[in-house]
Amino acid sequence: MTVTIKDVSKDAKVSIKTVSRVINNEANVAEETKKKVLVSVKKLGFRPNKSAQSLRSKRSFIIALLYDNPNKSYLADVQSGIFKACKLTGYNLVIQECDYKSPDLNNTILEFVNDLKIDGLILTPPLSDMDDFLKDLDKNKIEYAVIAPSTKKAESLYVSSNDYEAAYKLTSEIIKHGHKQIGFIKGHPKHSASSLRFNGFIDAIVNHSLETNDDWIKQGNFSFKSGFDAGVEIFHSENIPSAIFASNDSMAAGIMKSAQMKGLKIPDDISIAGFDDSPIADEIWPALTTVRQPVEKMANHAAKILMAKFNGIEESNQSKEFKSDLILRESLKTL
Amino acid sequence: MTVTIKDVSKDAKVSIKTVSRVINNEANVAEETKKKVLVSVKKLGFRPNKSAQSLRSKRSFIIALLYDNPNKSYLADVQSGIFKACKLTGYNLVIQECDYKSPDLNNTILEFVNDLKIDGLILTPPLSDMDDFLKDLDKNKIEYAVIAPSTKKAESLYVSSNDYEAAYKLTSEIIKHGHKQIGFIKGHPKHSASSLRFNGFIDAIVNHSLETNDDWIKQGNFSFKSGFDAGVEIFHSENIPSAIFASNDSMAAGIMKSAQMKGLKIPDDISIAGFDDSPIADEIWPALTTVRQPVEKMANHAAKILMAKFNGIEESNQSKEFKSDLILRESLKTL
DNA sequence: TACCCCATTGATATCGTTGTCAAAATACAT
DNA sequence: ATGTATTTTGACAACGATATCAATGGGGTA
Repeated sequence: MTVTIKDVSKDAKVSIKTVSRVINNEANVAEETKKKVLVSVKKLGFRPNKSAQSLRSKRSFIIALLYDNPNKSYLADVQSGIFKACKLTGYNLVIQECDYKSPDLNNTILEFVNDLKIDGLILTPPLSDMDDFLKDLDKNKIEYAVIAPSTKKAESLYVSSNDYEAAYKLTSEIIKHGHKQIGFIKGHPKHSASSLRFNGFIDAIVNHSLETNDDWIKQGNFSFKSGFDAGVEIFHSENIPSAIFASNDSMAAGIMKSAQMKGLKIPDDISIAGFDDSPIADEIWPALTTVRQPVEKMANHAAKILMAKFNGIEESNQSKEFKSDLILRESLKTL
Repeated sequence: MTVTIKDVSKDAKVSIKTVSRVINNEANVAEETKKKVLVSVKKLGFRPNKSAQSLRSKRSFIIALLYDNPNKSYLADVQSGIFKACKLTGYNLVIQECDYKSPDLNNTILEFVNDLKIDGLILTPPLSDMDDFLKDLDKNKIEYAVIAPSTKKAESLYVSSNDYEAAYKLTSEIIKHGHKQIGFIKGHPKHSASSLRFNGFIDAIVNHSLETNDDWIKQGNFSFKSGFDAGVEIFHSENIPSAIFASNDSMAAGIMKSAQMKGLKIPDDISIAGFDDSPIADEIWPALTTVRQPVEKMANHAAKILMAKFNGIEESNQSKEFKSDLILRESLKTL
């Protein structure tokens, strides 16, 4: 019924092991033998049985994406990037939603990896920063690549974006547009990006000799509602800033809504900027000035270097920082 | 190092096969023996090796989600629903993005299923309606459950929502609000939901003795841009409707943006309604009147009945139609 | 020519389960 | 008490690949 190595070996008149060597690209196979085998493989339509390979070699050709409830569009982009990398290498992707607050997160994941013989993991924030968890992975010799960690360890695989720099640039741009009174909505405290973006903001303010006002700096958690609530608080007072920089687009949308409900016109009465360039940024009116991170590309790279690593390929086996782009849209007005 | 069945069998003083029987919940194991084995399993922390199980039994305890570029938040909801079902049963989920237009879609998927010994598939639109593809799955005895198919076949597993009825209700509600001139933006022609929603709209119009105007009925494809373009066309003319019902929220947001850019006030100058209650519906201003489908629950149910089927459980092994809720928000005005 | 080295190949054990089939133990009927 | 049916159990093969290690053969060196 199904074609096995044995069938191929008979057809090619070589031993089973030699066929195995060829399909695994092992060294020391005569060029001619290799050709013969490949012809038979093609002719018979042989495809190795992954379960058998996995059982014997302890590799599954599966990588897993671990995430804890991120933004939906972010997740979709990450997935899509990983997926494209998998397609090239023939790997498969299994996804695992997990609870970063769970006390047995570590065990759950170790069991999961062990059960499926997962070859490697890709972690998204906030998992990227759970040192305790990462150490456990190291201890168990589980390969992984992290997306957007707060501390970039030289010995581990990661991809990151220049959040600090991008926030600094966007803030500078807001200032260039003539704004002197600028509010800021912070992101989820557990996400490394939050503090990076905030620091970029603050440093830009200071370097341009402006001042911040604590009433205009609110703690959010990246959700629409937290942005909305922050907006309600800010607009409740008499003294409102001329621009607000929210550390992601969902919160920026929240701010916009609260402003519009209050009767404020955007950008005439107040300018708004976000971060991420998520779909909503361009689908609301006025469209949001924001920062675009190449999320899909980052995830793609993470998957590539991860797979390169456990395939022993050193070339391009490099962690990398990606650059974000400023996207100027209608929500930012020149004063 | 790792605990195998053999270890358990020694510890429990039974044969290997008996242990296998216990962990697979097979019949005809004496109650006392079963207990003994379970004690040993627990004591030693035994976990069956999935690769070996899969190799021998041709089952992988993996199901796969197939999708082709759906809306990001839809995808996330579907995934999440499936995921919760998997957690209960110990199954794992692998995802597979595919191209429904590709000529070798069928082969790609068959190979994928065969390679990983995938136990079953869950299909989202527009794959749910590709009869040719489904027939190929049937022919190869691959189990699957479809989400929102256009034709509900009694012999296959599906979950659906009452799109027709919901569109009818929402249209009636718009009419009740005093609107007599109502536009409609159709969805992606390949998605079954598109025609159902359109039919619901038309029938409501007719049953309320109203008339449609072809200038106000535009073909879209569920994307923001297609909604935006449709809006631009409609608002370009002198004669505009008092309300527009877009068959999903992204397109509704597109309409809103085009209206607002034209200087039209929502809902004072024009009312807008969408469908799906995607995140954007509540994050724009004014918030969108729409229809909420229990997407996550639907996907959850699809996964459950799928797994129940190949586990031979007949109970609750039923396809099901889910009800959607009308969500009335600010974008709809009473005339 | 004799010897060694290294590239190439193959025979066989092995990974950890489940399937097959028959044996043993028990229950039931006569 | 005996025979039959049924439940319970186990020995061993099988799934389809890779790992180990030894065998083979050609080339180079002394």
